[in-house]
Amino acid sequence: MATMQDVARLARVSVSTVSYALTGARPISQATRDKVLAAMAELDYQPNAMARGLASRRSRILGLLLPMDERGLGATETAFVTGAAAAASAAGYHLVLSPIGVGDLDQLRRLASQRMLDGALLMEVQLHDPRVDVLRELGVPLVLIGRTADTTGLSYVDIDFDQTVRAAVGHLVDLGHHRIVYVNHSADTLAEGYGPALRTRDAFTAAMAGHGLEPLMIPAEDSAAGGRTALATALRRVPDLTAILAMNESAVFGLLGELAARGRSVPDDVSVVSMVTSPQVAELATPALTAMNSPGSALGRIAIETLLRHVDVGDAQINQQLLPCALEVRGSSGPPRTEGTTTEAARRRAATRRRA
Amino acid sequence: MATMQDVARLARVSVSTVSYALTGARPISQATRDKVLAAMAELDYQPNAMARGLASRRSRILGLLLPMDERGLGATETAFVTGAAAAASAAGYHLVLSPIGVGDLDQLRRLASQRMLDGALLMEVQLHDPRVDVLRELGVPLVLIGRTADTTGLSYVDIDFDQTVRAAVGHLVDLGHHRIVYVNHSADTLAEGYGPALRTRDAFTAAMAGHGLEPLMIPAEDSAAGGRTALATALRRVPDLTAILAMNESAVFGLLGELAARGRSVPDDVSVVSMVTSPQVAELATPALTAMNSPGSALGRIAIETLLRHVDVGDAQINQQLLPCALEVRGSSGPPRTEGTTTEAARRRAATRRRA
DNA sequence: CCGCTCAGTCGAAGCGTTTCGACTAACCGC
DNA sequence: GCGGTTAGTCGAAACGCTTCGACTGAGCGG
Repeated sequence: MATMQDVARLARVSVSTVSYALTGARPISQATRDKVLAAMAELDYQPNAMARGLASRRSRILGLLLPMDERGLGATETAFVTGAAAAASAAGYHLVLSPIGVGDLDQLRRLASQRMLDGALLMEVQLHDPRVDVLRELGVPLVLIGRTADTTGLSYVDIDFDQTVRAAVGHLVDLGHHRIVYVNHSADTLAEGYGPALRTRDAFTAAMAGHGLEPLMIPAEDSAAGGRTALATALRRVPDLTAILAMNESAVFGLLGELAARGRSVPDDVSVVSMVTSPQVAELATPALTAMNSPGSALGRIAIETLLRHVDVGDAQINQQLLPCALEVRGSSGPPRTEGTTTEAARRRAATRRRA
Repeated sequence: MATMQDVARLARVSVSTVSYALTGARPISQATRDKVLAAMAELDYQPNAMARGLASRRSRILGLLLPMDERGLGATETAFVTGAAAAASAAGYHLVLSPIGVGDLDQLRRLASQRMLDGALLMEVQLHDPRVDVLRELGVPLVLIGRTADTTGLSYVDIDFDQTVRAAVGHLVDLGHHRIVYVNHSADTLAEGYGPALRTRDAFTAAMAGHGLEPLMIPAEDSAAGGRTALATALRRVPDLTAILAMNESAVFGLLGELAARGRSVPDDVSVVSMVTSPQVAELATPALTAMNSPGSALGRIAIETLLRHVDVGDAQINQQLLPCALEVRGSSGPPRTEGTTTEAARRRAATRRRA
């Protein structure tokens, strides 16, 4: 394995010159640079990451802290991860994914205080997330994916739940629905202060109120069984419901199964719209789900770019950014059966809105 | 941030003594060790990972190379990852996940030749996997999850597809099924030489032959649509089929949807058994899928332990290990309708086998 | 009681970079 | 032609650890 010494010797320059040619920290004449680069190429030189990290106090490693529960990573998260990894790689950084949950604070502290991370991206952020405190205390730049309750001084990138819910409700209302139920994450998740669950709840209430409609939210466990139970509850509370908006990607399958079991057809009897869902998952269902496509990859790229700005200049400007999900109409939503004659009009209205 | 110097000064010993107390590379008296540990605790000392890596030529980082396609990570892979991460952490190593695919050989080469990885775990191994060559050439210890065609000199951990398929087919045969179709991954995937697809194909052929039955395999794209198409093909080729064994986790949902659409009930008309599936995913379906549970977490732990043995002693013994998936009977399998009177007997036979 | 071994400790030499201060020429405006 | 920049280069000192050789006593068989 060639070292900088070898390159310097071959190019007949000093070690520091090689370093400057590599990093551009000081000007180097074109002739010298060419010599150095040629020597590097000839020796197949790769800088030693550890030596570089020690001398520069920069590991060139960014951490992506993503708690991995038994549910696995959905296509949404995956898109985010690959988007972030690509952006990091383009900037000459490595992105390491660490399955560190909110519970493993010690492990996080160890990782960070070993100076292994130049910065961190936090996924599945909770409203009061202790990881934020740990990282701030240790002086590790960070960017949140999601938001804590108090975001002063913190950069974050998140989904614009408000706008996303409004668009979803708008779609259903345009189709002619009035009795719309929102199936959220579980009551426990809400109690824990999981941001997306709380924000969509509030956004749903506001959106329904905006149309003069009454909002009903039902929490559901993150599983097929939870979806089935939620549907039963929903039908009991609102027997004449014609549309369901679902936040819970896992529950939505149970929900569809239970609808089928009860002989209610989708979308003729009940329309279903799934929130923050990737096309891949939406296509798994029968019929394919009308869904709000999450901007996973863009989210990842923006998050990394923001983080790198913090890493490079300590006091970079705070960046707080929201991206909406785009409505994608598939087979699971349509005009309500009871609307009879207004169906055509509703369809036309929806199509118009969709193009907008 | 305290350094080893600070600790040495506070404990009134030399730096090397601190190092020995920390790593145990040389014997240290109990009294001295206590002094040193006390000093470390007082200063909240954490060794600098970069300095340590540079001096010892060991990064204490293991790479988990997992190509992330748009499908995301299933619960199976997630269990594997968390199992591996826990084992690595217990041994004082960091596990970094890198979404490096077979296409990013340059990136892999860079990562490895920067001496950033002490070893690597390769997921989604292909029969002729170029990543293996790159890592071997650079002298990075590696363990495969899956297998290449030629495994001489390579350690791997993999699912015992042979035994798994045999158990799945056995379950269906015990229930009384004779017309069993196997829905595999796509033709492209087979052509690419994706090991699990090829091995299950061969295992299926063998298992069916063992029961004197005729094997029919149908490839399916990894999507719901692929599953629907596959079902159509299957019914055309074997109109009287009573059971389906599915390798393709994505396709199985489309398959179920299409069965429902054609008015065939599961499991009364058609039994469905899903291979290498996590309980979480199996429960998503309606009815819940009888499946072969993948031993994800154990696989991860064993893989890391094997890898660490290679890292610690250069010429560690090759370890090639297969773990079977365990049959878990849920609602999607039962005796074939046509069997009439033998139903009870078949059910009893299946139950017996299940306990074994 | 002699020469050994061995546990326990120290000092110093790396590990392969970055970065700082210093030096040399060339070039500027005047 | 003179001080003052500036581009380009060098040597050496970090960076914070590990590891090697050497030293000191204590314990021990003969």
